[in-house]
Amino acid sequence: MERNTRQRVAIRSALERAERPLTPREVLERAQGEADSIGIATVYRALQRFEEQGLIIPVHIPGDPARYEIAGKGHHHHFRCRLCGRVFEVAGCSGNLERLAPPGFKVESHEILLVGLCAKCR
Amino acid sequence: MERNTRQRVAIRSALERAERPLTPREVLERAQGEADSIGIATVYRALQRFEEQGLIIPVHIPGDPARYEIAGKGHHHHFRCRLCGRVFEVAGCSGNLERLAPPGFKVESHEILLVGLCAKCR
DNA sequence: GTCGTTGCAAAGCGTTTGCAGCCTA
DNA sequence: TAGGCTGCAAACGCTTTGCAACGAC
Repeated sequence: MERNTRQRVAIRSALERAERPLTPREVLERAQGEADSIGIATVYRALQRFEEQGLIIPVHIPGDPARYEIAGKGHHHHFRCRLCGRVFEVAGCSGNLERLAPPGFKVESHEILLVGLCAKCR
Repeated sequence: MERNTRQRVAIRSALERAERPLTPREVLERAQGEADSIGIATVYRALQRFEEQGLIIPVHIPGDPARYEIAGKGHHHHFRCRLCGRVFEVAGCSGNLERLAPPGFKVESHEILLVGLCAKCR
C-alpha cells in the first residue's frame, strides 16, 4: 500500500508549485527547501511512481534531461528558448495532425516543440 | 582542413543507405560492415561534424538516444509506433505554428512527433 | 510489527575527452 | 611532413539499483 512520506509530499508539492516543467534535479532542489536531506534516488523513484499514477506528465526536450509537470493542465505544448534554455508552456494546438500520418496509421497522440527566442532574449 | 578517411566514408555511407533515422550505435554497426575496427568515439565525432556541416539532421525521440538522418529530405516530421517502436517519416507539416507562441516570442523552428499505431501493428 | 520507503554508494549506460600514434593531403 | 583523425580507455553526467536502516500505518 502507498505511503505518504514527508519526502513524497515535498516532491509533489514542488511540482504543484512549479510554473514550468522541472528536471529531476530541480525537483530535488525545490523539495529540499521544505524537507531537507532528500536523496536524488528518492526523487527519481517518486517521479516514476507519480507518472505511473498519471499524476505527472513527462516533457521531453531534445538534448535535455526529462522534465515533469503536474497533469491535468489540459492539452498544451512547449517552447524552448535557444538562448536561455528555459521551457515555457504554450496553450492550444494546431490540430488536424492526423492527416499527416500515412494511410493506415492511427495517430493517438502527438508532441509539438517550438524553438526560438523568448521575449526576454529576443 | 577536412579529410576523407575510410571511417568517415563508411559512416556517411551508412547514413545514406539508411531507410530510417539511426542511433550512433546503429551507425557504428552498419559502418563496420564496410570498414571494420571503427570506434564508437569516431562515430560520435563524425556525427557531430556532419551535423555542424548541415549534412545530417538529429532526430530526438523521447526516451531513446538521439538518431540521425541524411539532410536534404525536405521538411518533415516523425511518427513512432507505440507497439513496435519503429520511427517513420511523415511528409508535410500542419504549418501556422507561430501563432501558438506567446506574444513577443519568436518561433524559429519546431518539431512534431506523432505517436500511435503503424499500419502493421494496427 | 510489517513492509513500503529512504539514503547512500555502486553500477549502468550513453556520450565526451585525453592522448599517443596513424595517415591523408 | 604537418596536423587532422583514430582507437582506446578513462572520465562524465544522468539514471537505476542493491542493501541495510527507517518509519508510516
